[in-house]
Parts: sequence; C-alpha cells; structure tokens
Amino acid sequence: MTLREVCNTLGVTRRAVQGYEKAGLVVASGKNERGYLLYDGKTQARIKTIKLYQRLGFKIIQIKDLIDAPKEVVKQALEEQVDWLKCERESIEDLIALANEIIRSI
Amino acid sequence: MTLREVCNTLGVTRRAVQGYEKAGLVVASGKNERGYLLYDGKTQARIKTIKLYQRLGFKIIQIKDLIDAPKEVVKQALEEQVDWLKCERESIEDLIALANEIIRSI
DNA sequence: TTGCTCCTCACGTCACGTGAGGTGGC
DNA sequence: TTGCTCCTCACGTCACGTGAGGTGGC
Repeated sequence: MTLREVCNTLGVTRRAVQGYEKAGLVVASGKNERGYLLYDGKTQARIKTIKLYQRLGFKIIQIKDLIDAPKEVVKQALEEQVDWLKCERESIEDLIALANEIIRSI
Repeated sequence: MTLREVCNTLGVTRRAVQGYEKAGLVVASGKNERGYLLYDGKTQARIKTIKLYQRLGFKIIQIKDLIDAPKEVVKQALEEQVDWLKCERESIEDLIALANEIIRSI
C-alpha cells in the first residue's frame, strides 16, 4: 500500500507516519515505480500498534522500547499504565469537584 | 515581592511567569533598586488564578480571554470545562478497560 | 577578582501541523 | 505547458525547561 492508502485505512496522517519513521519505529518497505513510499502488512500492523500505545498515553520513546519487547515486558508496562490512568482519572474527578465548587461560589 | 519570592510562595517557575508576561497575562509592577523584578499583591493573585485555570485544562489563550471577563462569562466557561472534563474522564475509563483487556489477552 | 543573585535572550522539547519547493507521468 | 500527486525538507505550535552571557553590589 502507498502512504496515502495507509493513512486513509488506518486513520493516521502522513506527517505522523513520517514522525514514526524519524523515530525509528517503522520503515517504508520500499517505493513503487513512481517513487511513492510503500508499506507492507507488517508495517501497517506496527503503525496500528503504535497508535494504540499512544492512545494509552505512552510516549514515542517508550513505544520504541515496547514495540519489539517480549510479552511479559509489555504486560508489565500496560499494568503500570493502567495505574497511571487511574491516577489521571482521580485527578480529573478532583478537578470536576473543584470547578463545580467555583461555579457555585460565583 | 521579587520574582524569586513569588515563585517560592506560589509554586511557579521563573520561566512560567516569564511566559505569562510574554502572553500579556501579567505585568511586573516594577523593579527594585537592584533591578530585580517586583510583583504586587494583585499580580500575585492573577498568577494564582492563571495556575488554577491551567489545572482545569484551559490554554493560555483562553485564560487571556477569561481572566478579566465578567463573572457570568467565567461561569459559563467553567461549566463547559466541566463537560469537557467529564468527557476526558469517560475516555480514560475506556482506555483503562481497553488496557485491561489487552493485559488479559497476553 | 571572586562569588552570588538576578537579568534578558534564545535554543530545545514533543509529536506532529502546515506549508514550501521540487519531481514524474498523463 | 498545465494539472495532479507525490516527495523531502523545514519552520511553526504550545508552555515552558534549560542553559548562555551579562550585570550589580558585597
């Protein structure tokens, strides 16, 4: 698939994929006769995984360490991320309460 | 109070206050005989307010429109922010569930 | 002169957004 | 030549972080 096709089917931007390449997370599998960048199935799967990790709050540099890591390492990282997400949820709860207090005082 | 004193008492960094000044959110009330930047009580209160709005997720440009706005405008902005925070909370709930699913599948 | 504290730039960060300028085949 | 799609830079974004280089009084 060309870059455009990958972007459309996976819902990522051209610039994001470019960013992943710069970070060393993915590599184009080649170019077609017109010089268009091509990505194979494995690379597309990697891009999907990267997007998923990003949604979970991992940074690019963390994903770099995670994407080719053994399952147990991934599992532990995910468990830590769940703890972090729970903290985030707590913070948001507190902020909602705080904002509501201020609203009532106005 | 000097910049250092403001930073220590309010828990902000020198660079953050500098950023607020650049954005036009606050202005130093003057300089002392040594050329140190000074901030009066009103300015310190503004900095506190800015930090609070930032915690609630407002961006600097939004705070610029909010900090001198009438109470009703602030109230409405806060109500919208609460809605947004609730959406954020939902997203995090979903992410926690998703991460836990992945963990179970490993 | 050394040491301390402050000042004002100004580049770096992060993950892209948003063009700019150039190429290749119809 | 025009029009289209792609390419590869490269500056811009956001709210500061992190120095660099210079000043003033002990």
